[in-house]
Amino acid sequence: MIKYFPAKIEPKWAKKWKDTGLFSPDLDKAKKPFYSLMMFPYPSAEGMHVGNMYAFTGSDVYSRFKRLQGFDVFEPIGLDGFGIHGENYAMKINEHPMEVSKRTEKHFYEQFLMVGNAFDWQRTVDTYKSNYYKWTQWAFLQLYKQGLAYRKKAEVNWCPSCLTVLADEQVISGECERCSSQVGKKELEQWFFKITDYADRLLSNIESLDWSEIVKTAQRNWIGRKDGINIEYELEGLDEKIVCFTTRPDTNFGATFIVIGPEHPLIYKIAQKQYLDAVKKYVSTALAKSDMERIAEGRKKTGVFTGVFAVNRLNGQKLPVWVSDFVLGKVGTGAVVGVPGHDIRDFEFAKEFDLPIVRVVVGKDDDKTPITKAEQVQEEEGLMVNSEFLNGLDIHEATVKIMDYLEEKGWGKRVTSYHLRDWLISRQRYWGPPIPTIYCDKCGIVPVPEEDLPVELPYIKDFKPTGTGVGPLASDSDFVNTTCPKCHGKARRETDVSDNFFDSSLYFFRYLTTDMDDKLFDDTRSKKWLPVDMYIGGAEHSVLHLLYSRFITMAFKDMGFIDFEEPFTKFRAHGLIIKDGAKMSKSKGNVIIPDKYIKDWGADVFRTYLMFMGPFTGGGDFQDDGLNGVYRFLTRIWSLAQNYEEAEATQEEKRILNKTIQKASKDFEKLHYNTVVSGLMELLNFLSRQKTASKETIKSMLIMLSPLAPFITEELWEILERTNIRTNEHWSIHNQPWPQIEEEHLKDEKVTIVIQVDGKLRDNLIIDRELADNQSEIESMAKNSPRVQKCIDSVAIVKVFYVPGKIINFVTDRK
RNA sequence: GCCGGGAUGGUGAAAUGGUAGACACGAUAGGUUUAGGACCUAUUGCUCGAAAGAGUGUGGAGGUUCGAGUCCUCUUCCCGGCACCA
Repeated sequence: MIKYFPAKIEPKWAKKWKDTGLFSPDLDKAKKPFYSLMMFPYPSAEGMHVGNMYAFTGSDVYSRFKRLQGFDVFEPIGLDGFGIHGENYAMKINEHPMEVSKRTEKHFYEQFLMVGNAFDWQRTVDTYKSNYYKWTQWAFLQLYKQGLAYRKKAEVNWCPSCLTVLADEQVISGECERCSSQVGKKELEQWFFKITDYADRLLSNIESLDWSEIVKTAQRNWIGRKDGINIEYELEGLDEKIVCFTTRPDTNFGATFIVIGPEHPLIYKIAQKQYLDAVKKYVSTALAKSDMERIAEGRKKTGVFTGVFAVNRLNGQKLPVWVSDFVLGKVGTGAVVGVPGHDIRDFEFAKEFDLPIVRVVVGKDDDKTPITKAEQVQEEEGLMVNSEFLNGLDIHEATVKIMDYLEEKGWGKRVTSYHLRDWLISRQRYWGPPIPTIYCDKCGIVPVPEEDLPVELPYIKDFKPTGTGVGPLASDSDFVNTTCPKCHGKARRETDVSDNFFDSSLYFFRYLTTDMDDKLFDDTRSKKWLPVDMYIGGAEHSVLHLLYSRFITMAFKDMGFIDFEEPFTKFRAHGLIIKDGAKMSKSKGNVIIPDKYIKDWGADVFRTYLMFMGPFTGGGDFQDDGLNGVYRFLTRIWSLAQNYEEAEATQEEKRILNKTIQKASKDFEKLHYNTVVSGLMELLNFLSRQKTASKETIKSMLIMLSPLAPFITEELWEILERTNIRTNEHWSIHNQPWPQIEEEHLKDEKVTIVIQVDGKLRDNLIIDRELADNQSEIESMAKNSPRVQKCIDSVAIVKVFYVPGKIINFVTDRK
């Protein structure tokens, strides 16, 4: 027997799997299709990170398990190569992104082969190739036709380092998602996708999705639906009205002022002469501040009075109208009604400017006194007071009643507002798909005709962003100058490219039609394979890729291209890998490069170790020591499979094997790969102790191990079965059927009964299974135990609980 | 502040309301081989005890139950999402 030497067997099988197309299902003829997808990676220059590999392995293990269960599994792979990340890197090393991408592509696909994932090598998708981005552009044109892509001048996020605009989702607490620079604001005309049209569907579908809770919650928060009412306030002596959005109209009898944000369009119309200068001054300083600066100033309230009073029509109360920057222009109506007794920010404002405070709710603390301190501000459950016809109602009843009343009077209108904004997809960058539109002086915006796609991204030597608000493509006159498709006059091309996240919001459709040049969707294949059965990826894409993909899928459904609206039936977020208790980062020097580990230990050891660390959805702490244990385990498997004393399976062997199958079946499905490994270890330990094994047991064990360690099991399968690739179409272990559970072997002849006295463990009783139902017999046997007797001889037994085959508990009068 | 997810040995962790710590790592002792990240056996939650054994133990406080890591209430801390969001 040769020693277990991974480097010798792994490359051989990787090549054989690829060359024979073992993992390429027939997309048209497959009988039990199962689309197993993982988030395709961004191909970074350093190559695959251990975090990527952890995710890919976990997804691959699941796919392989499904394949053993008899599914025709489609497990595609590709590269999400377009985007700012790659372009920034190319700039850093002073190379062209087109050159860099060739290198990273090669490296990534080599790594993918090396780790042994069961990819369909015949259907890869790389977003930066024109046979893919043709479809990104096509999708843009479809959205444009539907009015879902539009151009608008707006205040947008601007990253001063990446020199481009960014979508709201790509600004993480004020910082650029890519480079962590402080994001500023710029007024620019840009392309947007109307994702807000889908806000309600995106939100209400969440409930029915079989997705990780963490992602569902993040999406709910991001969409941020709020049900409230827009209340109209007439202004004294003016023919204008101010509309305030509120979710708490129940407290409206407690309103004492109104605050409008500095962005409010009516400011200069309503501000009275003697206050105008102060208002102007305040507004200009406020608008000069970034969001971060506004927040950085803390919660200290500032503001100026406009000189105008609004009227609360509920009680005729006069409400002074103020301007303050704590009211945000883009939230609600940009104006709020101040109820200082029941909103902490309103309270702070009222205190600052000495405005009256009225209590209209009494909460659990039963405090009915006037509200003078911040601790007294009552924002929670309670009963209405000082509110005329609402008095005595709880706040929820009062909310409904006042909304009905305001609507009836015509003073207000129920509205639903969302935190979600439209998706800004223009980027003033080079490394992305050109947005396929043309500007003609006569015809205006003209979409590129579909038959002219793709609009190829030209090679531009100086691809660096300009910072002028115009993309680098503008410098290429051959690209820019074109003719109008409508009037054939002179025209200019759009020079911005689209957001990288747009590429990735449709890649899972393209995997199915890589062999078709003329369409993105094929009805038969869509019906067979979509939506994706299982999607695995990182939770960091919760409100980016995972939200965008849902929106794009809904839009495609509405256009009739597909007949479902949720792209991913099941989604599971994998955990994160940390190293020795800390997050991996280059600066800490604790980044794990899988290549080295795979070279030293083999892909099987590395894969199995990663999956054994803990539950896949939980991530884990990477410790070099752990690899040795897994290496030991595989070595023992290696020698056992080739060097065991063959014998008929014993009863105990059959029982343990069947228990292992049962456990592995359940745990693979739950993504609890760590306990699959431990179950197999227990089986191995048993066989080692027993010193004999049946060939059937060994084979079943190898099949169960094969998703985790595909190479060693394939090699051993070949040795055991002497399969011949030329003559046997089921030569591979990866095509074997999942071992069947034989129920009759799950039960042991002996069972252990735990004996407790007053709930405390006192002894064990090993009995024949047939006796398990005979309670009186068990009882007397249990009482005979000396250790039990010691506990019960001086007390009376009040009650006996017996769970057949498991436990007997004597309850005494000592209790 | 709101919404999610957590907290179990020295470490990674396991436990349909029924023997907490399976399976590993590490450690200790012994054996064996020293050509190999070696292999084999035993021990390993904590406290007391030479041992038998006893007590105790799943962030904390209560509760339900014959029986709680698991269910309920309150609470502390950690991680993630949203946030001057009206």
